[in-house]
Amino acid sequence: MATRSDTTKTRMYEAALALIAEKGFSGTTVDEIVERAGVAKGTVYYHFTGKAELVEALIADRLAPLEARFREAVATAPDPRTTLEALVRAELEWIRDNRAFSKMLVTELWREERVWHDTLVALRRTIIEYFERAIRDGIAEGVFRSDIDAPFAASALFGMTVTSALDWLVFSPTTPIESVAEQIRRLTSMAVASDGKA
Amino acid sequence: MATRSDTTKTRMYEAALALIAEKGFSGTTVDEIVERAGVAKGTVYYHFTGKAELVEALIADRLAPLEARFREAVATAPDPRTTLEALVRAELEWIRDNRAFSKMLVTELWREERVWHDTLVALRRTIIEYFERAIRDGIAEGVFRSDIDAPFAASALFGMTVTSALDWLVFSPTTPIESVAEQIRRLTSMAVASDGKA
Amino acid sequence: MATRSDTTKTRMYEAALALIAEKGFSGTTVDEIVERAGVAKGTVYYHFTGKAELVEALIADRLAPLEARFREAVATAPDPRTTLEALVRAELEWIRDNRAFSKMLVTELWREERVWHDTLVALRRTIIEYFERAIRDGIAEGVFRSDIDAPFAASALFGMTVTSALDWLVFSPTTPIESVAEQIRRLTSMAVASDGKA
Amino acid sequence: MATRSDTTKTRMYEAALALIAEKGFSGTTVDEIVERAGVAKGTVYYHFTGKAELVEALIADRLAPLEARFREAVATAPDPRTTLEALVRAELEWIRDNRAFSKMLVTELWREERVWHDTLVALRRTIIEYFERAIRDGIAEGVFRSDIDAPFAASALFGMTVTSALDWLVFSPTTPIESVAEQIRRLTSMAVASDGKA
DNA sequence: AATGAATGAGACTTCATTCAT
DNA sequence: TATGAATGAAGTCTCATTCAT
Repeated sequence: MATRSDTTKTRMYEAALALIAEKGFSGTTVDEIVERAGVAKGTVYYHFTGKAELVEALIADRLAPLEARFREAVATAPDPRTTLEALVRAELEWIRDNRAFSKMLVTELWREERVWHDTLVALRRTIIEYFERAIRDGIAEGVFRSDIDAPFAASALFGMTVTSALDWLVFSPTTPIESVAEQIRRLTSMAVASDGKA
Repeated sequence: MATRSDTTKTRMYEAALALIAEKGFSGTTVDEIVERAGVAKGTVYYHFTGKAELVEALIADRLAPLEARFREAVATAPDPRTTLEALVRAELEWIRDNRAFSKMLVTELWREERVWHDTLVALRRTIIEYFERAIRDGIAEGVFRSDIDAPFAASALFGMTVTSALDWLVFSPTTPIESVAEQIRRLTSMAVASDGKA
Repeated sequence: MATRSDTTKTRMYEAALALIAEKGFSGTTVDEIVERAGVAKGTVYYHFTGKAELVEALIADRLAPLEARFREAVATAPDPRTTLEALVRAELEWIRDNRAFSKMLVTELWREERVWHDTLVALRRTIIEYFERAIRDGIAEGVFRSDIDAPFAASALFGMTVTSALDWLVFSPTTPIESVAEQIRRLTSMAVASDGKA
Repeated sequence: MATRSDTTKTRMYEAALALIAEKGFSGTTVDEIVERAGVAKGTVYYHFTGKAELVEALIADRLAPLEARFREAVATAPDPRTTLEALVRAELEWIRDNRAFSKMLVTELWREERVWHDTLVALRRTIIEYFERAIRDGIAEGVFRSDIDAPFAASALFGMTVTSALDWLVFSPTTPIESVAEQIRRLTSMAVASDGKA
């Protein structure tokens, strides 16, 4: 049961996201957001303490569906290697479907002075932990080489997937997602495979 | 022979870079830049059309030393695999020494409306081409697997290195560069190695 | 029903006009305008895109009363000659009461790059058309000589009146308006009179 | 014998004049003047104390030829009426040949705060005195009506000619100068003619 | 729950002028 | 005689936020 309040917030989230993806956080003005959302300026300050809190709430709002997708990817995979592939695939799909959000994640992640920096870092942690667990499991089971650092590898694979995905979306958006996923699969599976067994 | 003009520009570049590293582009004011550079405010506008062009010029100014480092890395490496390692190492060192720059590269690369977007894209191209050439050579020589797309792999490796490096600098800056390089080496060398020979 | 917005705008118009009368357009700063109007600086930019647009709106705002005065002058005059005199008189009074405006009209009319150039040209057209119609009527009725070009004569008389009026206001402001009007009447009525009947 | 100094000054005069005619005094920057003149910025301050003095000198520089033309017009005319016509003609020609200067004369004449206001006023006086003398002579000889104020009529005729000329140049520059002169002749000669004798 | 006019600190930019060469 | 880099006061404009309605 979406209240009137919820509807208004959603419209503001969507407007803010689209604009921030294109022009960055500081490049986007509250005026632009409310114009696109079709609400009055004061409305932002009625619902949130300011622009920063709106973005923070927006991030929180998008977290649940992201997590759900990852959880599902992990649940159906039979082994670590398949899990890793499923995670990459889930990440790619999520980036494709949440292009604006992904851009924001990448372009704002290292901006330490931002108030919602912590929220973004936590989000990144959440995603990476899925990768990390799969890698750890793979090492334990002997299908992944043991001399790699699971947290490091997880964040490296995550980063590789994100940057590849954004390159794909920005520079060659017509390439089918399958090709991209397959290329990443080849690179990643090899990278973590234990000797000679890839 | 450094003219007076050049000296002044250099001082502004250095001030701008240091400040942007800390606070981001929009978070840095012209007032701060000129105060740190020890010049008058008008000087920025005498040499450039504005803050943005100063940054654009700054980027162009730093391109040469970056290229030099990469050229050197390539020149001294005996084979494709070593070249790739040298490139990763060079990239890591460069990121460490040009942290502000690297951040900008990542946070502004997909922001198409910025005036210096083209300059940054060109910079990225330059770097990636070094990776691409090494990978292509490796494939030709049979030391890298032939079913990977050289341009894709190049940009993926570049992206992985950048995000890893920034994670390293932001989240665990005390880790020695050797560890980071070694971890990436393990991941990347494996990733591109042809079957069974890694 | 004057809205809050309208009240604010009116106060800014009045302040701007008074100041520009004294110091010219570029000699008047936004700071001075808002201080005199008793509003905040941002208010100018909330209602207009900038100083120039404020002036443009101001011109449009003053057009109606000017037109009204001319319409009235024309309505009550019984014949072309009296109409012409009434128009000159109306123009003189209007210039005296809108000195700032009149100065602007003259000093900016031939300055084609100003954003509100078109507005001013239209304003001039409006005024001149009243003169033109009266002259045309006079020629048709035979009281004005037929070998003069109505549009040309109209703009010439308008120009003569404006420059005389400004000379009067600037160089001998104590002269009563009646004397000025009478002198112009003698010159203009003669000028357009058909032979021998002046 | 034009010294190097003279040449430089002339080039600055020409550049300044062209620019000020188009954009006004405050709308024209010293940068633009020196760029158009092909000299360095400091050169303006070597020859003059500043932008205002450059304009003042410029005005003085153009005064002599203007006066010469008027003197000649007066010298060759046999009677007051012809003199007046010759003056109008001279004024029109001068405006056509010194379009930029004329614009400046009109658009800056009533700007009382300008430092060179006095110079312009004096210039205007000079021109008007020619008209005034002719009118006075005509009144004395009985060919002009005696109830008009010679100084007033002189400045009114001058103003009418200037505004007509500028309208002509700006709004219908293809009209031959003869037509314009003839129209003004009809208006002015009538205006000042004594009863029934025009 | 929502509005939108108003705010004002602070940002960017302009430009006449100075001065070392 | 001329240059052009450098200046800094003064200006225009932005925009997150407040507040009366």
